[in-house]
Parts: sequence; C-alpha cells; structure tokens
Amino acid sequence: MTVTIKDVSKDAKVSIKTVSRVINNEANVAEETKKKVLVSVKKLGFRPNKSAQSLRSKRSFIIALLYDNPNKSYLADVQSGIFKACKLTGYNLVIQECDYKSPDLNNTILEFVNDLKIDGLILTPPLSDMDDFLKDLDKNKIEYAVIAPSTKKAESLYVSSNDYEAAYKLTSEIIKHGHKQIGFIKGHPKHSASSLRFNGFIDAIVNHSLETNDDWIKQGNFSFKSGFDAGVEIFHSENIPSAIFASNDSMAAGIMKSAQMKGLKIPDDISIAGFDDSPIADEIWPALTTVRQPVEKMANHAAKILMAKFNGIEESNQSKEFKSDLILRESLKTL
Amino acid sequence: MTVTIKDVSKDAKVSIKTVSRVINNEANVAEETKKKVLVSVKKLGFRPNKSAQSLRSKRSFIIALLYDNPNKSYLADVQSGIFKACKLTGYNLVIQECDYKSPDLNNTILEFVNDLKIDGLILTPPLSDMDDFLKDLDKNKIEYAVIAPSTKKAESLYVSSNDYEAAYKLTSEIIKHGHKQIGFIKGHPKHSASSLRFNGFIDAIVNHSLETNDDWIKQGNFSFKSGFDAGVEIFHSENIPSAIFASNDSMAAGIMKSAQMKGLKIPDDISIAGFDDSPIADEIWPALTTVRQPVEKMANHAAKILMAKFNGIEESNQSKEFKSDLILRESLKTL
DNA sequence: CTGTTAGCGCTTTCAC
DNA sequence: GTGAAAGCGCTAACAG
Repeated sequence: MTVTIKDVSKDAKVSIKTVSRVINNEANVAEETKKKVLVSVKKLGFRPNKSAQSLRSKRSFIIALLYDNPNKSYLADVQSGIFKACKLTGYNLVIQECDYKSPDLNNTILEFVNDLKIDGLILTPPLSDMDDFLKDLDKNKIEYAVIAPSTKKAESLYVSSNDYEAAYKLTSEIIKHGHKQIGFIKGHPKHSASSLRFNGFIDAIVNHSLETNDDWIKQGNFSFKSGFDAGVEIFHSENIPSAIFASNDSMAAGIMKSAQMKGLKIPDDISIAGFDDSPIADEIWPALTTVRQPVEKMANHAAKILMAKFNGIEESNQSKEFKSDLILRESLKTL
Repeated sequence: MTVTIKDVSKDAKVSIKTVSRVINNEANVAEETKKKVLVSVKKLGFRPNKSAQSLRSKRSFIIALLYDNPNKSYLADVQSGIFKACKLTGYNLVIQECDYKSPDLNNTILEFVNDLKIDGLILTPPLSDMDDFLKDLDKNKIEYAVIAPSTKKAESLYVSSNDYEAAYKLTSEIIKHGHKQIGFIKGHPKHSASSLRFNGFIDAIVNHSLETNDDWIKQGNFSFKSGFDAGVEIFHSENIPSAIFASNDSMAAGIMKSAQMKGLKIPDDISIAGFDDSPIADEIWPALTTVRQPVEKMANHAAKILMAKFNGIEESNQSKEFKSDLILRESLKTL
C-alpha cells in the first residue's frame, strides 16, 4: 500500500540506511549506488514519511510565521514571500497569530514549537522587538529570523528596510517640489519604524535649512482615523502647511478625507505623501505619493536565510537591509 | 528530559495504554483512573509527541488553508477565522498557495496532504468550484470544507453568503434613494459570486419596473483598473446613469477615480456603490456604500464543521449560508 | 563507502 | 475496565 524505505532498499538491493542517506543528501554514498536508489525511489513513488522522520530526528521541515494583528496587506505580502521560499526547499508553513501583550505568549510559543517540532520561526513587528521573548527563544535553542527589528543584532538573522533613508529621501523630494512648510504625522509609538521615519523627516528638514512647526506635527497610530483626526486639527487653524507627510498610507488617506471635507483640493491646495504603497495608495484619488518597501522580497529572504541556517549552509549574504523605492503620484504637486 | 507517556504511566501506576486512552478521551476508563492519570500528566507537564501520534495514527491535528491569489484583505479575514477555530481545538494551521490553473494542482495537493497527514482542507474560491479537484479529494478520502462554492452540494461541507439577496437588496436600496438609471460593473467571469451579484441586480431592476441600459453594464474583473476603464467608457457618453453599482469595492474605487477625473462630483453628480466592505471602502472619500459579508465568521464556521466532522461530531448546524449587511455611506445620495 | 541494530513515543491489536 | 506486546517508518550510533 504505502511505499516505505524498506521497499526501496529491497528494490535497489541496498540497506535501508543507504536509502536514508540518499534521501537526506548525506555524504558517503557512491554515485553509482545513489543513482540506483533514486531510480527505485522514482519507480516506486516513494515519499519519506514525515512523521517518522520527525519522530526520529526531531525536526519537522515546518517553519512558522508569527504575527500579531498586522496590516492585512502587509501580512499577505510577508506570507507570500515566506511561502515561496518554502516551496523551493520543500518546507511547509504554519501560521500562528499571537497576542504580543499576552503574559503567556512565551509559553504558548515554546509549546507550539516543541509540539510540532517547528524548525524555525519568522517574526514580524512588533514581535521582532520583544527582547524578552527573543531571549527565551535563544535559551531554548529555537532558530528564528526577524523582520524589521529596531535594533539589528549581528548575531541574529534579520531583514530590515531603510525607513530612515526612505523618509529622508521622500522629505527631500517634497522639498525639491518647492514645499517649505511641511507637516508630519507620526506612526504608532510602539512601532520601531515610527521613530525612524520621523527622524528621516526631521533630518531632511534641518539639512535643507527649513523649519518645522509643532502645530503641523501630530501623533498618529497608523490608523485611518488617527490620520483623519490629525488632519482635522491641522486644517482647523488658518496657518496650514503646503504639504503633509504621513507615516503610512492609511493615515495619509485620513488626511486626504479631512482635507477634502474642508473643501481643500489635493494637490492644488495641499500636497499629501504617505508610506508603504499599500493597495489604497493607488486606488484613491488623487493617487498617493509614497514609499514602497519590498516586503515580499524581505520576507522571502528572511525565510531563505533561516532555512539555510538550520541546514548548515552559512551563506555570505545573511541578514540584510532592503532599499525602498519612492513612488511619485498625483498627490504631490510642484509649487 | 522530555516527558513521555511511559513516565506518566509509571507515575500514575497504570499501563501506557490507559494513559493513551485518557489523553485521547477514549471510553472505557474508570473516572478514578482517569483522574489519577490527569494528575500525573499535569504534575509532569506531559505533552503528547505529535510526531509519534501522527506516525501511528496517521493524523496530524493539522488542517490546511488552500487559496489561489485572493484579495489580500479577504485572505487575512479567512485566515483569521480559521486560525481562531484551530486555537479552540488545539489544531494547527498550514497554509498552501495554489495555482488553480496548474496541471499538477491535484497531485501537488494530494502529496502535500499525504506527506503531512493533513486532517482536512479549507478551500477558497476559485478552488471551491473546481469539481475535478474536489472529486479527486473525495476519491482519496480527504476531508474538506469549501467557502463560497457556486453550487452547494448537500453531501459536502460548505459555507456561503447570500450574494444574490445582498445585491438585490443593495439595488433596491439604490432605487429607494430615487435612482432610476443605474449602471452595473460585473466581476470576474470565473468567479461564481459575479453572476450571483449580477442576477440580484437585474432582478431588482426588473421587479421595480425599471430598465437597464447596455451602455451602463460593463464587464470588469474585480480589479481597480477594470473599474476605472469601465467608468471611463460610461462617462465618455453624454447619457450617464445617476448611480453605478460595482461588483466589488476596488472596481467602485476605480469608477470613483474616473468620475472625479471627469469633474463629476460624488455623490452629487453620480452615486456609487460597491461590494465587500474592504478596507478601502471606508478610507476613500466619499466613503463607499457597500455590502459587508461576515468573511471571518464564515471561515471560522467552515473550520469548525470540518474539525467536528473528522472528530466524529455530526453537528446539526452544518453547512450554512451567512447573511450580509448593507453598509450605507456617503457615496450614495437620495435624488 | 555500506550495513546492522536499536529505538524515537505513541497507538493498535488482542488478551484478560 | 485494563494491560502486554508489536510495530508505525525512519535515523542515530556504531561497526566494518
């Protein structure tokens, strides 16, 4: 009925251990023998029983994606990148929603990893920054790669994006378009990207010898509503900036709504820029000038270096920082 | 080091088999004995080794979500609903991106299920409608539940939404708002929801003794661009409808853009309605009147009835149809 | 380079 | 109601 390693060994006239060696790509098998085995494998349609492999070797060929309530399109991109990496290596992908505020997060995950013999984890923000949690993983010798951590530890696997540089570049671009009075909406304070983006903005302003106005700098939390509220406040006064840079697209859309409700034309009366190039950026009118991060590629790389690591392949291109692209669209006008 | 069933049996002074009975909730264990065992389980912190269970019993306590390139926010909702159901039962969730056009879809999935001893599958459109594929699953005795199939087979597990009724209701609502000249943008022809929504629209029009105009009925494919193109065509003529109902929100956003580029005010010059209540519906301005389907709940239910089935619990509330809500927002105006 | 043996941790089978 | 024995399919450890 089901073909086992034993059947293959009989068919190929070798020991089962030799078959095992071949299917695990171990050294010390003569080319000749290997070929013989592979022929039998193919002929019989043999597929190793993962449960048996897992029971014996304590690995599952499964990796897990951990996330805590992210933006939906971000999640889909991350997941897709990881999945594609898994496809290439034959690994499978389990997903695990977490609550980063839960007191038994650590235990839940440790049990999860232990139960399924998960080979490694991929963490997304804000999990990427939970040092406690990461230490617990280290202590338990659980392999992981983090996406977009705020502090990049040389000894750990990570992928990151250049939030600071991208925000700096976008701000410079806005300035190049002739804007001198630029507002900024900050992102969620717990999210490491928020301060990076803000710093990029501020430094660009300062380096171009411009000044900021505290009335134009508002605290948001990445939600549409927080952007809308910030916009309402800003547009309430008579003295409004000529451009506003929001730390993400949802907030930028919120600002656009508040501006349009005030009767302000975009981009004629006010220019708007966002960050992320989420689906909405291109489906709103006027379309948003924004920054695109290669999220799927980043996640793909994270999965690749993770799997390379526990397969003993220490690649040279390990952890790395990815560049973002400026996407110029109609919401930004030249003054 | 790791606690096994043997350790528990020693501690509780019963046989291994009895411990096994207890952890699997089998019958024929005296209450007394059961308690004793559970105490030891807790005391020692025993967790059954899934690989061993799986090797022996050929089940994995894993279910899989299969999808083919869906809308990102739809995927996130479906996934979340399934995940929550899994949490309750202790199952794990593996995800599998598919290409429904691939000639080896069937084999890929059969191997996947067989390799991981996946206990059951959840299918999303368009996989839900691939009869070939479903037959292959049946033949191989693979359990599955489908989300939003076009034909609901009594013998299979499914969850569906009332696309037809919802489209009928939304159209009636538009008519109630005084509109007599209503355009419609169809969805992707391969997607079963497309014709249901269109039929709901047409029937509402006819039952209200109104007429349609072929120039106002366009074929789209659920993409923003297809909505935009349809809008450009419609607004190109002098004779334009007073309202347009697009089969999903992305296309509605596309129409809004084409209208606004033409200088048409929404909803003063033209009313727009969408379908799905995707994130964009509420982040665009003016906000979209649309239909909200309880996608997460549907997926949650699908997972529940699937797991109930292979755990031998034949619930009374099996397959079921979920109701949608009309969401009235600014894009629809009373004439 | 190849093979033998033992045993991972559990459930199945069958006996009592 | 309970238990003893066998063995799922594979890999680790060792021997040669």
